[in-house]
Amino acid sequence: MSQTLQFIHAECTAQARLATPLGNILLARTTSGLAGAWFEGQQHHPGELAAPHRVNDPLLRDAMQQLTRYFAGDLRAFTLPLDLHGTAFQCRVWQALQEIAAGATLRYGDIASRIGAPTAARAVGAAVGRNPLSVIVPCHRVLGAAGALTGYAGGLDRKVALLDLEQRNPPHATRTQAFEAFA
Amino acid sequence: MSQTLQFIHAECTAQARLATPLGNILLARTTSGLAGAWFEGQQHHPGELAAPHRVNDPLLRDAMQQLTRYFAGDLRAFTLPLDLHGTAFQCRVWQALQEIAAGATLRYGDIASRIGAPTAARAVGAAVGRNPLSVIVPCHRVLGAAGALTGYAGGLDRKVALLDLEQRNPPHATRTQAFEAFA
DNA sequence: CGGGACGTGTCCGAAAACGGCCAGCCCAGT
DNA sequence: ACTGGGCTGGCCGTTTTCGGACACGTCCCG
Repeated sequence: MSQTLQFIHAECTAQARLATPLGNILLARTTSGLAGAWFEGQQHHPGELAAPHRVNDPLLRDAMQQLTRYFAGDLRAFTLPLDLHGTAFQCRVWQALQEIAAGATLRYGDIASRIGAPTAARAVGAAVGRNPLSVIVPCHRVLGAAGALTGYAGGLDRKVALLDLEQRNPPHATRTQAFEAFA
Repeated sequence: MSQTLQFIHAECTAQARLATPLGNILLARTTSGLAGAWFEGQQHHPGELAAPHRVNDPLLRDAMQQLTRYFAGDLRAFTLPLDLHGTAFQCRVWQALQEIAAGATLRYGDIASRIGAPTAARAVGAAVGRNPLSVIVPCHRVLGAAGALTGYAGGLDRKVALLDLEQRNPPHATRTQAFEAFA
């Protein structure tokens, strides 16, 4: 079992499920923050968690509200306490991901340069793919050098939809525009 | 890192050190029971633990008292809540060990038969060697088929001394006899 | 303009190595 | 004849090691 998933299973104190236009999302928290957000059936999904379902947990409830607003086009940046666990390299990559604004994109090589390992673009790809917080840590904003989508743990369809949503919703977009993204 | 040691480092809530005639013993507990007892410098010692030293923890104090009485010849069977973690096979072996009375010995092959894997004597040897609870789970009461000592994580000297103590202390032995074992 | 080779960190499966064994032999010593 | 010691080969769970495979990009060479 990967280091991250082992941590998830051991340390999570509560979970919840949220319905979104792109499918259900499983949320998991630890005592320190939000630790996981996976689309149902995506790659590297942790499977069944032992932690109890708590829809009323303050943090989980907050996360669900922010996600709902995000999918509605009302929110462009998440403000949630996170609890990311991975190798040092993975953490640096995930950190870099959080600095990409909605609507913007970066190339795998760009991330590699930013974290000080300019030749490790391929390793960056692997780390991006292991991001435990889909949507919230915006791993979908990374493209290949030629602009190709190249991959997404939740399926390329969802990656397209997320980018589409962020493109069609400039800072002052209306709610109506947001829903068109899923037509 | 072995599964057992990983558990120890992650789950232990308190530790304590006890001086015995055979050297210092490090004790460690979790929320559910006693999880470790190692001679200083023995094989598979967990090294430095993060858990705080708590000499006054009820369980650790109880364990220390029982061990002291055992080394004094006053006690032949431990009554402590244990929290053993290992592979399924190891747990079966450690379980079988606890059913050997003080003063008695078994062969590795006997254990293998008792746990339903009569041809796995060698694997039993490996599992016995990983016993995390020296003295308390009596892995020292297992000998080779020909009666040879064959091995002990704490060193053969200690194995000899422990068996000697248990031999020289029949159920109604006096304290005086007990101390002779370490002459 | 293709088509390779390489660098890079992590994970995963397979394979090999490693023991706190034991029974079966053989060969000396009594 | 027995005993005791030493070797040999098979036994089995666990740990370690190793070789690919990847959500890439650059460079070099035809």
